Amino acid sequence: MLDDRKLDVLRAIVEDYVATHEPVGSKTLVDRHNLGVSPATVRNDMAALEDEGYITQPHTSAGRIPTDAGYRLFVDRLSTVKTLSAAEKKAISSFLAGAVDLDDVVRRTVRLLAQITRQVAIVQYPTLARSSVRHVEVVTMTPRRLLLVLITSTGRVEQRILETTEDVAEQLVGDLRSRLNTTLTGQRLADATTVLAGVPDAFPPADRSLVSAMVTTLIEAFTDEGEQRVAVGGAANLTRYGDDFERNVKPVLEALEEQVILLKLLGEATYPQTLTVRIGHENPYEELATTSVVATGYGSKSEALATLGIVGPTHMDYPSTMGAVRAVARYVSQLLADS
Amino acid sequence: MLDDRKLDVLRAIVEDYVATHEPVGSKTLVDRHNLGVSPATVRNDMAALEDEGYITQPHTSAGRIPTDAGYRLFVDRLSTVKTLSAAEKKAISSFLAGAVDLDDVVRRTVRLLAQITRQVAIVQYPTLARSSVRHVEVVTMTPRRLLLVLITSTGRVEQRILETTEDVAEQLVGDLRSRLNTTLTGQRLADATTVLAGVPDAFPPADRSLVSAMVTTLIEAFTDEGEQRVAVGGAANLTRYGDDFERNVKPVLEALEEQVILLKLLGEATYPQTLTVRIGHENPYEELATTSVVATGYGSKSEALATLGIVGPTHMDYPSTMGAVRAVARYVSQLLADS
DNA sequence: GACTGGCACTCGAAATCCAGGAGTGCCAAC
DNA sequence: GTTGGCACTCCTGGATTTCGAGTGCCAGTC
Repeated sequence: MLDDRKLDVLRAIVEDYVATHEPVGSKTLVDRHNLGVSPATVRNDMAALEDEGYITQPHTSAGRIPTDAGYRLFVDRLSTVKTLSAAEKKAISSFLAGAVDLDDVVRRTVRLLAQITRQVAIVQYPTLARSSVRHVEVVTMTPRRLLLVLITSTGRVEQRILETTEDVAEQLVGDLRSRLNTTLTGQRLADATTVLAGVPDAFPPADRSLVSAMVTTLIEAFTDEGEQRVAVGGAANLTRYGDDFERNVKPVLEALEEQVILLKLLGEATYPQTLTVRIGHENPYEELATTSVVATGYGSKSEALATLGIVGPTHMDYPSTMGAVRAVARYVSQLLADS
Repeated sequence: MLDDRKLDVLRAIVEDYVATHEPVGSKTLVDRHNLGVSPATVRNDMAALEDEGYITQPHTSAGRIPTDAGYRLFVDRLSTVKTLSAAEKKAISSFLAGAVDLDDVVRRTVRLLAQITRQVAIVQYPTLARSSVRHVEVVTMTPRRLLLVLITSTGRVEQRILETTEDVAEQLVGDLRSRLNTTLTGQRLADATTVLAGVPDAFPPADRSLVSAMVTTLIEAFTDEGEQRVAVGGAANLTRYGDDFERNVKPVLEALEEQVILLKLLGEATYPQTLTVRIGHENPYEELATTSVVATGYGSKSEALATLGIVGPTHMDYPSTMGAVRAVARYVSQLLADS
C-alpha cells in the first residue's frame, strides 16, 4: 500500500512542516526536496497518504499537514535519533559537573534540557523508593518539637517535623538517633518500613508512644508518594508555539502548575536509554492533545531512578529533541552513578 | 491644580479601566459612577488630568487610560488597601497550617498567593543570614566524599558535597562533627563565619588542610548569595493578560526563568507590613515596563526574613491585590514565628 | 501502468472599502 | 464653573474583492 516513495513523501512533509509550520503543498515539496518526480505524482501520493490517515488538510485547497498518526510513523520508521555534536556533549557534561548537591543537579538539568531542546523541560526528582538510607538525624528544635532528617544514597534530603505532647529528654534523642542509624543505614527504603516496625519494642514502655510516633513519621517520609516532586523550566519557550494562545499555551501553562499532571505526563520511569514519545492525543491528559511528550528514565544502568523529558508542540523536531533528551539523561545518570 | 473632583474622576477612570480593560470615555464614566456632573464637565477635567500626565489616550477620539503616574497617584492617595473577608482569612491560615516543612510552607504560600490574587506569585526562600545554626551534620558518603548538612533555626536545610584528595578516617569525621556543633550551634549565621575561622587550629597539623576545606565549604553555604532562591507559581494567570502576547506575556515568562531577575524585582526585604508597589517603568527590569510588582517582606515582627509578592499587568486591581499580599505575608510570618 | 502537463475550481488570507459610533474639543449659553 | 450642542476624528467591525497557492482530474506520453 505504501511504497518507499510515499514514505519519502511523508518524511518530506513532516520535515517541511516542522521547519515552516505551514501546510505544505506538492509544488513547494518537490522544489525543496529532490524527490525526482513531478508535483502531480506527489499529489497522487498525498491523496493516498491522506486516505491512510497520515496527513490531512486544514481546509480544501490548502497544503497538507501530518496527523498524529503521521508523526507516529515518522518517529517509528522514518527517522533516526540525532546524536549531538562533540561540542554540545562537552557543554552538557561541564555544565552538569558544576552542581553542588542533588537539588542543584535537578535544577541544572531542567535548565539545560530546556535550553538545548528549546522546549518546556520537566525533571522528576529521584524517587526515594529505590535508593537506600545513608543517615538519619534527629535534632531537638524545642523540647516538644523534633526535626527528623533523612539522607539517602542519592544525596536527597527529606525532613519532617514531629510535634510531641510532652518534653523529650536529650538522652532519649541520642538513643533514638543511634538506634535508628544502626538499624536503618544501608537499608533500601523499600525495606525500611518493615525493619522499622520492631524498633519501638527495644525501648522502655514509657517512651514507646513517642518512638512509635517517630517511626510513623519516618515511614511516611519513606513511602510518601505525594512527595514525588518535579522541576520545570523553559516556560518561556512556549512563546514559540505559534499564535493560537488560548488553545496551545494556556493548557500547557496550567498543566505545569500541577505536579500530579506532570508526573502522569512523564509516565512510568522507563529503563534508561529507552525513549518514550507520546504524540498529541496519545497523551494521558486530554487538554494537551496538541502537544507531544518526549521522556526517558534516568538513574543507574539497570534501573531508572526517575524520569525526565520535555513537552512541546506536536510539530517539533523529533530527531533532534529525542537526541537531546537521551543525551541529557545519559549524562545525569552518569553523574549520579559516580556519587 | 487638582481639586477633589478631578481626583474623583481619576479614581473612577482607574477603577473602570481595571474592570473593563478598555479606554473609558466621559459618557460611560458618568453613567457608571454617579459623579453628579455632566459628561462635558468630566471632559474638561480629563483634559486637565491629561495635561498633568495622569491619563492618556491611545489615539485621538478614544477614551482615556491611566498612565503609570496615574496609577501611582491612585495607590498613594486615592485608594485604601482592601482587607480580606473572614472566610478568606480562615482559608489562608488553614491552608498554610497543613505544611510539613519549610519547603512546603514556601510552596503552599506561592500557590495560595497565585490563587487569591490571580496573578503570578513569587516567594523568596527565607535567607540564611538572619537565622541561626540549629545543627551541623557530617556524613561519609564514600571515603573521599563527605556530605555536609546544615540545619537552621527556620527549618531550612542546606547541603554541600565535599570531595577530598585522600581518604578520611571515620574518627576524624566524628571529631569534626562534635567540634562544629559545639562551636556553631546557636550562632547566628552572620557571625558563624568569624567563629569558624579558628576551628582548624584546634586540629593536628596533618588534618588541617581537610578541616579548612570543610570550613571553607561551610562558610560558602552560610554566605552564598547565589543560593538565594525563589519559588514561582500561577504562570497560567498570564493568560488573562490580554492578547498582546509578544509584548506582555513573553517578557514575564522569560523573567520568571531567571532567579536573579526575580530577586531584583522583589527588591530588598522591607520591614514586614510595609508594601512595596512598583508600577510599570518603576521596575528595575526594563523589559517589564508594562507590569507592576506588589511585594512585602515577611518574617519576624521586627525584621524581614525574605520577600514575597506578585507581578501582574499595570492595570491590576491594586486595593485587592495589596490586601491579599499583605494578608498572606502576615500569616506566613505568624507561622514561621511559631516554629 | 505509472508518470506528467494542463486546466478548471476551491477557498482562505490579505487588501480594500464603507458605514457606525464612541469619543473628543470647542464654543456659546446659562 | 458648568452644560448642551455640534462638527470632527478615527477606530472597529462587517462586507466585498482580489489574489494565489493548492487541489483533483483527465488526457497524453513513455
